[in-house]
Amino acid sequence: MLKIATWNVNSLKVRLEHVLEWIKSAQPDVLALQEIKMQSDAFPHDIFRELGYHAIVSGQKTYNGVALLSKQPMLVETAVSDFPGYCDEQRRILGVEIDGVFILNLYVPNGAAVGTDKYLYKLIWLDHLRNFLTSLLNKRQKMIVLGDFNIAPTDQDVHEPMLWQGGVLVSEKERAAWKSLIDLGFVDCYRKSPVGETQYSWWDYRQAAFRRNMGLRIDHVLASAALVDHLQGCEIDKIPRTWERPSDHAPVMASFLL
DNA sequence: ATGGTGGTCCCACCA
Repeated sequence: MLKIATWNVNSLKVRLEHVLEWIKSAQPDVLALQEIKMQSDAFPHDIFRELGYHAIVSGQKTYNGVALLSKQPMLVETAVSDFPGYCDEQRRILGVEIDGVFILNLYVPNGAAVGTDKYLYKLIWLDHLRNFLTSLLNKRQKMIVLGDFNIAPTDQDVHEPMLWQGGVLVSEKERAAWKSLIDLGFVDCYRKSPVGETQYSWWDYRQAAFRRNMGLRIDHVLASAALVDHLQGCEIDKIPRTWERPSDHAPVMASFLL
């Protein structure tokens, strides 16, 4: 069984105890972290090694920053932290091969608001992502792409679609970009293994959004076609969102029988 | 209309 999870922690410094606590109970084989908001040399490798995890990091001061934890050794010579041919100072991707599966951890730009420079950056970034995945699929059959996509794929993934209509995270262009990824042959693991009513993965800190379950499902695990038949399940764990001083995101974990 | 970060000890930026 391969248990692989994603979690936007919104500062690993602040959330380290939450991450350790969650790892101990959920026991993922691989954990993709986003928004660690620290430089690579500040990453607490020793603490995770004590729990049995190797780590690779693409860190950045203040903003962004991604990391991958894995119980199995990672093939570091396969690691990538940039789209080929696209210069981006922001540390948002980290890919590596683990046990014959290529894992790609993403922190997709938020986009701020439709029509802004940041929104345009998001769309361009997603275009580079699609191109990168297309080229990866030529040499890799087994791929898992996971992270904070900052896109709610359909209105089903939004607590109050009318309220969000046309806005960032749900706009047509973002959803078209999402579909272009799915059309490469990826499957949204959460939708492949439904567990009843949609659970959200993110709730705004404001307006008591979590208490009122005003959330969006924007954190995802995608599996390439070659892995879909091995998918056992995919769950969103909202418990850490109830903890003191939580991240605004919940961890999402998919299980594969390989 | 909250929360994290960092440069200045309140404010700007980002989500």
